[in-house]
Amino acid sequence: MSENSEDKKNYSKTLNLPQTNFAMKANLTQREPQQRKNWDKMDIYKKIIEARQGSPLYILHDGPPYANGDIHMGHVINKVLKDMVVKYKTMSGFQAPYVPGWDCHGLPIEAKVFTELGDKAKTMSKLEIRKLCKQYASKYVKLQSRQFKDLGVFGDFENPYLTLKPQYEAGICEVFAELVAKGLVYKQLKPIHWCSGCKTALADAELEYEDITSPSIFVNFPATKESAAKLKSLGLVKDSENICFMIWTTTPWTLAANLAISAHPDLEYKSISFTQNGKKFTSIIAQARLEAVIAAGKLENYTVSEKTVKGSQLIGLRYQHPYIEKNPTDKDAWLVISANFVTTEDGTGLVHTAPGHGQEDYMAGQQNKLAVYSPVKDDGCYDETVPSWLVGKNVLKVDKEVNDCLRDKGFLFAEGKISHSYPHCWRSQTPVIFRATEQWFISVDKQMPAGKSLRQLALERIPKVKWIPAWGEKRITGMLESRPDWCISRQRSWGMPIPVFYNSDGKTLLTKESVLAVAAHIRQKGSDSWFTDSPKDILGENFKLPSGFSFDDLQKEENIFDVWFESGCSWHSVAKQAGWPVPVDLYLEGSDQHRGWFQLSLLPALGAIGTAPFKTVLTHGFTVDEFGKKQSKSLGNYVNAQDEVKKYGSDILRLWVSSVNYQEDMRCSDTLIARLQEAYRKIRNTLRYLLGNTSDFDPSKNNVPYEKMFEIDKWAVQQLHKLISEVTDAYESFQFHRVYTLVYNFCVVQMSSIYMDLLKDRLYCDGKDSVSRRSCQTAMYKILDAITRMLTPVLAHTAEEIYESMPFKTETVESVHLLKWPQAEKGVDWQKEEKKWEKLMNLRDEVLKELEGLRQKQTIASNQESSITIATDDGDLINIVELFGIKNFAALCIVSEVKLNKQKTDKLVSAEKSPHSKCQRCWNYWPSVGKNSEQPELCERCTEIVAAL
RNA sequence: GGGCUCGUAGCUCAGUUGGUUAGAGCGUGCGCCUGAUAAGCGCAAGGUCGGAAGUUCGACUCUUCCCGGGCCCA
Repeated sequence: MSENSEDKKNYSKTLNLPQTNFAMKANLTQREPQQRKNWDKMDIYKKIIEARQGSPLYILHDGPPYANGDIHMGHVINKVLKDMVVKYKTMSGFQAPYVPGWDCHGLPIEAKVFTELGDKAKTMSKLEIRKLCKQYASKYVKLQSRQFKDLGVFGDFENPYLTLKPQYEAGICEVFAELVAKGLVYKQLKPIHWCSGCKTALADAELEYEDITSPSIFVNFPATKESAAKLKSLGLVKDSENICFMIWTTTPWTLAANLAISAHPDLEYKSISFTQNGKKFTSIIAQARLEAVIAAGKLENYTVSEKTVKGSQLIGLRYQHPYIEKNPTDKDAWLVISANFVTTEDGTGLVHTAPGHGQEDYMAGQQNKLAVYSPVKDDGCYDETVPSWLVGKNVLKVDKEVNDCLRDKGFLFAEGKISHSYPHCWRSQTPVIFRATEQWFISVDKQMPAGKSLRQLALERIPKVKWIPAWGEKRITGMLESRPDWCISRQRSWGMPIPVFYNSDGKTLLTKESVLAVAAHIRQKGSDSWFTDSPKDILGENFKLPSGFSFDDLQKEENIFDVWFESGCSWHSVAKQAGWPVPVDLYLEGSDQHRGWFQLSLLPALGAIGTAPFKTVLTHGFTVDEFGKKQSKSLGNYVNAQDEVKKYGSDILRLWVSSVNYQEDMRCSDTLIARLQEAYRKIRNTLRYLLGNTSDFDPSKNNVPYEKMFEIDKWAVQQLHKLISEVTDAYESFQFHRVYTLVYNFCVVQMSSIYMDLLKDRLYCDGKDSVSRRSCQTAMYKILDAITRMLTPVLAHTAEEIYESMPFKTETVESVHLLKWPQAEKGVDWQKEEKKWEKLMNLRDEVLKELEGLRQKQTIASNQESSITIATDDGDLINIVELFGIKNFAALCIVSEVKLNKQKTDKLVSAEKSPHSKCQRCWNYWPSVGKNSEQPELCERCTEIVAAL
């Protein structure tokens, strides 16, 4: 050690260097769990709610995630965004309760339980299965609850809402009762995706498309004599022997349910005559399909009619089913009907139509008043209404028999194979069939007593809701315009039973009163009681049954609700029951929920109470990988949220969520999250510096009034006020990435690079209690205090740590989360001074550039070694600099001396090495250094201060 | 295939009713400091604003088409 460095040590003891116990190293993964323990101990959520007792309410109503699996990045984004909203609203003066919820019923859980049980499942009762499902759901509620809390999310995790709780289930019934009262609920036979392996209807989300090979057959349906004669009179056929309508299908098993042939009214049809197996045929097909049909039948000798007729001329013509003698339905059948969905892309232009086994077939059937004939049982086997040779056979295994039959009868014109994508059950991997079953629906087009349909009401209400981003309105409008009636029934065990009774005549008991009676029972005993208790117990013995019903002759509906109906009732089961005003302030979910929860909450609410359940709907996008591609486990570009939390800590993830524009796709990878660590460190160090330099500052004693502050300190306060105003705007409009950018840039530019750097001389070297030091400490304290508050919704843990480390507090509360939002002070007008500061800062930039030149030439090392000259005849600039003060400007640039030359030269700023000596205490090169013989190493200022110590 | 939506420097974001040489921070490179020190400061280099055509005196901004993502559906 040289003598010199010992001197330095001595002088450093005379300086006011920063002091703080706030560690530079964050150690988040260790520190955060401890903080969360403290929050738990003080019951922070309850404290916050109590502290805001009597304040206006702000309700963010949580959308329930599915109680299954670990949380992923999607959950992280969703919950952190919600938490930032709630924490901000709380600080800005609202009572903002947050009750987390979980979607607990439904097939995914039931399927998991079945898989775990294996064959044992078949021997178990519904109740036993339901019990296991409940255990499964509860396990994941607990797990996810823990994982959400680990993100620093505050909420009533002790009393979450679960769709399996009796009071929630009762709420579902209550909403349902209203919809029943409005006449919106009906039961109808409709074809839906059906898995014969799982014996249930499947939602679209439960389908996977796989390529399979199917038979491709062309079949002749013989026209009746009358129709043949009609065709002859139209000139399409020459004689009336063996006249057929030719259809094409890839599902021979559905022919048993054929009730019609569809033709497009505007297509051109011709007939083609040929001989097959010694028999002469004349088949009607679309002109556009002639070539394909000829190729399929490998025809060599044939004649095509000259005459062409429009499809509309074929409508009403009749045919005989190729292998069924008698119409199996009680309605009309076996005729040509008109349908616009018919195309000439494949087939014959005449479409085999089985209203019980296809969506379009069903629609066409309805328009023509055909029966919904679906002779297939839930196990995928034919029922007794089909020809005896098919009864009891699995429809997916009868292709050969059907084809053989058709061939024997001479109606199989051609057969082949086709490979196409076909829906499969996501779980059992078996091909799905379309099967008409009796399902419960909510009508979107039926007029309610007030004269409007749900669809009309929804389309009216949507523009009155605030959608963020605004295009959400367009999106949900489009979906509502085209959506069909809502199928709300499922043939499973794990869910809320649909509260309907039947008597032995098949009459349905479903009234508002009956449903409310069930609701009351369920509220007491839960939905399991539907399976254990008698109808009399459920309805209550005092329930007045309508005529024709008796308690001894009531059967309970076995179907359960679609889980979407359950979660769609949360505005009632949760918000209404908690006493919150509906519509609530905010729903905040991923943009996929325009189809899901938003829409399926809107419809029941409009039906039941005539209003939307929300005032504002905010949506976020999805995470993609660093190249913008979808994330998936199989692609290996999946970011595991648990790993990230363990690796970096929750505040880093929270900061990451805040930093990205959630309205678009969010690129996410370990590297991208890791980058936020660096931003975090910068913010942390900035706050640490502020803490360290205000450790001896008691705002109640040492505060310097704004008017008396140094100009540059006023600048800092003005900048802070600008920041408060912009950050508050950003929070108010939910633009968290603006909050991040604003605060971060403030730390980097205004604080670290400018203010905190230039302050060191006054802070370290001036007298501890001097006005110059207290002036800047006043500014620093205000900044520390306000930034801490503004960061609290984002850096929930770190803000707490900062608050704990502040030796003097303006508000002493148990947690930073109980503090109020920072307000702009009267008398601080940052806009007025902006122009002036801009000019000074630009001049400072010029100085720094000039100094960099000297540094490159190794003339100087630190800025303090230099003396600069500003030469200008710009009166405005001269005025600004002189008003600010030459010495202050020197301090701003951290140079030892500034000279002002009021004449223009070729250089605005020139710099040279200072001719003066360096003060060993403050490192400035000032003329006074060496003037004092007792302290020859020190400048005048430092001499005085050292003497006073 | 349809509806909605996104595409500005390596990254994250700004770009006001179309108006001079498109900005910031980070990162990178090159330096400096050693009294915020596993910190701090400075300077510099990075963009045919996804592509093409059009409207216009003038387009990152408006229109059309194309390319590439994402969500939802078929």
